[in-house]
Amino acid sequence: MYRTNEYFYDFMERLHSSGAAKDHVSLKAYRQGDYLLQQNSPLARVLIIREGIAKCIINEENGKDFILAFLGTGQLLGELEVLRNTRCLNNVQALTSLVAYAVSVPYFRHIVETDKAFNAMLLQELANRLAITSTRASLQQLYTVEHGLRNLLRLLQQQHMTLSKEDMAAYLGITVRSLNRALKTIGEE
Amino acid sequence: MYRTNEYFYDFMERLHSSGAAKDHVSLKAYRQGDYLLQQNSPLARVLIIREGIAKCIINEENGKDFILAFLGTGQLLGELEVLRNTRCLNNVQALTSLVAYAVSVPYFRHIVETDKAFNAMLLQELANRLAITSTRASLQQLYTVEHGLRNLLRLLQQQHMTLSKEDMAAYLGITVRSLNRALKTIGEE
DNA sequence: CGGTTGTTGGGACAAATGTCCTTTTTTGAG
DNA sequence: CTCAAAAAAGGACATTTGTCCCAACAACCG
Repeated sequence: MYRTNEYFYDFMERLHSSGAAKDHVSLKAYRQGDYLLQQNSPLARVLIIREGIAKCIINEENGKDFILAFLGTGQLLGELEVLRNTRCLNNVQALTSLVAYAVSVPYFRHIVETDKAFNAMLLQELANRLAITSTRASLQQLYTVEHGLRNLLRLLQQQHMTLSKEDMAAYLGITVRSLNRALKTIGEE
Repeated sequence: MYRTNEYFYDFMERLHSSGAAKDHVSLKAYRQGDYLLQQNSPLARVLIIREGIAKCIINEENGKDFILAFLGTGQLLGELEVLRNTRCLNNVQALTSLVAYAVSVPYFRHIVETDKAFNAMLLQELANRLAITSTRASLQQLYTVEHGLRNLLRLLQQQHMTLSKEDMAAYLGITVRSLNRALKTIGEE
């Protein structure tokens, strides 16, 4: 349900506690509901979550929201923007209170270019996200809401996680009304 | 509509014509409709399209298809599988007759690890695909079919491309019947 | 030419989903 | 504790989409 990455966490933990790049690495704290990134704004720094969970949301012009993913410890934020040299693709909001390492963009670039292991892990992480995003898009387009909801509920249970109805609906790309109907159908079995 | 990548094309063109890695690089030709990759099969080689267009399709267990993307000259196939060490995520089928460079997996890994420019371009390409896939998923979930169809038609026109009704429907994640209805509504304006 | 097959277009009905509201329940601030 | 605000549940109706067909038309092979 929410992704984590031990490697990036350990990497940042070491980098930060070693004090080797003080000017380029800092810690930031967020309260529940705070925005870590804002859609269409320029990226300030790359963030790596130390603890807490964040949600990536695309806000569409028709007022609807779509949740792309939930990110936990060790996950990167803003790496797409650095690689593509663009403004933020989506909002990222703290689902719980949250602490993240903040790395300056030039220093992040430097790590990617010089650290082989980090580079390899970044490639792998992007590949995984792409695979997940693609299969999820396909599933949600081609199966019923009920099917998608069952998946979601299973994932939430596995990770001892709960979401508001609104968030569940945004993850499934449906309205809360439809979510409620599907929940009822599933419950009545 | 269909993605291309000049850098990868030039890179392979040079590599192949130089004959520097004969054992690891070859050319393969496909007829329209041939499969370049088969979902769930182990990956034989990484492919880079020299000419022609391919479609990436996920085949779901309920018999429905979802088209993830169309790939043209210079696009990579199988790189996700190499990075993730998995079987093929999806089918890839030639939409036109097609010629591709085929690179052995170890040699592809070698390039990624040793060629800085190639590595950077791969990161960028993955980032772009992820951004495109994410925004498309959001659009298709949160807007009407008609809206998605208008986008698709515009893209097709821009690239002087045509698709069968079946392919259009699979791209939009809907049935052909619904596609026909939406086409009629748009036409009646 | 005739027949077969694949593609396209659409009718009729069923099922799924959205929209708009209202009511109930829960939560949190003062 | 009390009240206001937010979250959850669901009724009624409209709209969208899918399912199951069948008919028309084009493409192709013997």
